[in-house]
Amino acid sequence: MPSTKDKIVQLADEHIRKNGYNAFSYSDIAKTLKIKNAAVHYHFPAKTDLAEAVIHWHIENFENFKERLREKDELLQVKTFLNFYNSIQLSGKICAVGAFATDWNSMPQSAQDQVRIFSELIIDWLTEVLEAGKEKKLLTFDAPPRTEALKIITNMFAATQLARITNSDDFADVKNAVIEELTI
Amino acid sequence: MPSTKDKIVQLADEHIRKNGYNAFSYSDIAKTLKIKNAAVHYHFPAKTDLAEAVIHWHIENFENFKERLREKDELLQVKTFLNFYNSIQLSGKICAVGAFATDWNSMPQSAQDQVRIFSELIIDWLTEVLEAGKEKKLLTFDAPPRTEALKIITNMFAATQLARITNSDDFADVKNAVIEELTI
DNA sequence: AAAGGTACTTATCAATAGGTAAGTAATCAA
DNA sequence: TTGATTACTTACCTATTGATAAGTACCTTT
Repeated sequence: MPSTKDKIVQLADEHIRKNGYNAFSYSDIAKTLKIKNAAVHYHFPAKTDLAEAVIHWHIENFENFKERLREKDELLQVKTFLNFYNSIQLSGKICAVGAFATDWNSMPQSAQDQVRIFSELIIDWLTEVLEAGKEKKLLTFDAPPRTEALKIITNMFAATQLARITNSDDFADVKNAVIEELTI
Repeated sequence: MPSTKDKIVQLADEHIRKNGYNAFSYSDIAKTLKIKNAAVHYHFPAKTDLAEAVIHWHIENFENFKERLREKDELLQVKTFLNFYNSIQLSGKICAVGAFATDWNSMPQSAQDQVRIFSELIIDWLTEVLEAGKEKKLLTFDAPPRTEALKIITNMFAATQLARITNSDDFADVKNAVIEELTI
């Protein structure tokens, strides 16, 4: 069973990615876990500590994700990456990077630094996967690998946000178009 | 000189797109305009009224934007659209749709409806421009027009957010890659 | 058995949030 | 010239926010 501390991080993550960083409070979490407000402060003295922990959790998750995919071929790696965003969209959340980007200017630098590390981690990983996939003739694209990675990431990233507003077909359309373009 | 009411809308827009919907308060606006809190409530009784006015303002702006570009060729229309996001990025803001998408679940339905109208307006416009541009052989792309429009919009949309986190070159790279891909 | 840490609760706080009711000064229409 | 309308201010209110200090119950370790 996860510890209270872990539960707080998970709940905070859900709140942040469902309602935004500034729309959740300590009591939201306390009520759900049926503990007192101060108990949350015991584990995370300030809200920014909690924000940092959430991003740290994402960084660890992504490292695991990378590790699990290491031996697979590049097309499958990209597809799995896209499916990951698909599941985010289905659960009504958005990407953590997007959630923090909106509230960027109301976040302390320590948390900003963590988000920056997380973002670069994703971009660098996808850049390398695309590069390797192109060399092995598994993937096709014309832009430089990092630019292509940015294009795909921004597609996924914003599609989860847009799908909230329009309808979920839009997400699937974009996702399928990305795969098609890479495999022509 | 703009009326107080207009100034409030403009300031609210700036706050929303710089810090997020939930990160700004009536007193932020009141202080800047050197009026009292209650004066803002006089023009916009509830915060959601202000949010609606902000989106309404964007809808009007976009209608003007469309009108100004109507006679131009499709490539120029797309380029102008992309440059518009470029200026958003340079001013440290993000797209209004993105700002509201993050805080979507903490917004009242009346405001959600307005955002939905605004989003569809942009998507429909770009879809038509792309379609016409392809017919005239000014633009090339393989996906259905709406999907291609979604791809470009999500690129711009999230690139302004990502550029906050990484660096501004990323935005230009994505923008240029989008144009190149459409004009091969 | 004593001491110390861990994981909380109780109680409290100042600041800010969004919001309202009542008053006022200036303009405008009849 | 009166009455209404507009654009505010003054003065409040309640709820919530993030946060802290002090206490407590329960394990460990020595």
